Amino acid sequence: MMDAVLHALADPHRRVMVEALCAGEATAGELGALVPVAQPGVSRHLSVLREAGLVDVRPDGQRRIYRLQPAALAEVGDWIEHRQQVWEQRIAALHTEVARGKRQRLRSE
Amino acid sequence: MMDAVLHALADPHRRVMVEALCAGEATAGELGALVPVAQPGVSRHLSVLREAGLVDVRPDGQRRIYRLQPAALAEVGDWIEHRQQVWEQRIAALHTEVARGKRQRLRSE
DNA sequence: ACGATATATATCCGTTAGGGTATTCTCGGA
DNA sequence: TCCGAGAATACCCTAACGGATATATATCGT
Repeated sequence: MMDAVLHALADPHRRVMVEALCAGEATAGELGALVPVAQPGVSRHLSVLREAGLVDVRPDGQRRIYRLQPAALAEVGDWIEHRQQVWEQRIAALHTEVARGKRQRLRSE
Repeated sequence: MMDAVLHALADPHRRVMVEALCAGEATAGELGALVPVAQPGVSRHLSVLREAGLVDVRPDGQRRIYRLQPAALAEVGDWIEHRQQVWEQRIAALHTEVARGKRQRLRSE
């Protein structure tokens, strides 16, 4: 699902909506008001967020109430965090390897 | 630059390359070997990563050595982390607001 | 100086994205 | 029961994407 989540977040308009949803639930109309896009466009943006698992919807009369699904955000956060850990470990390992005169290039594996 | 970074990471092939680069520098050829894409495609993927600020390049003879630019990753990580903080604060605030009988909807702002 | 190797650019192609307008569907209220 | 509002879907259009092949551009080894 990473692909879908990252793709969803890559669009600035959708990111605005996600940011708003971090502060609380909102209807499609409220979210659409935050962005210079016509209503059908907003609806499509929301369906992208839905399919990425970033939000879920609940009907409330004629409105749809959207709510953030923080697990999807966390998934990306964890991925990045893990990469950063690997990177840090590499930096640490680099010193010892250099001390041993080893090549630090991937190529050398 | 957020847009560019997220867009760059949204592609699985590019993500494979980024993951590899977390473990250390690599040449274009080495990175291309990790992915079922012809050489020109690899070159273009790398230029996307470059323009997103995720990597930088250093010539080494006829090869180009790519290196991760962890700041770009951190930028996204910080964004997500911040959203998660906002979300957590909302959860906390929710309790007190509910206790006061206030509406927790964005609409009510 | 020449051929081989490593990358990048140019060009073409099918697919996806994002936006707009028109339309449909579904409730709620009078 | 009919009207209006909120939201989704259907289409259409243009631009961007990702890949492939063919072609430059360096640079190394001989």
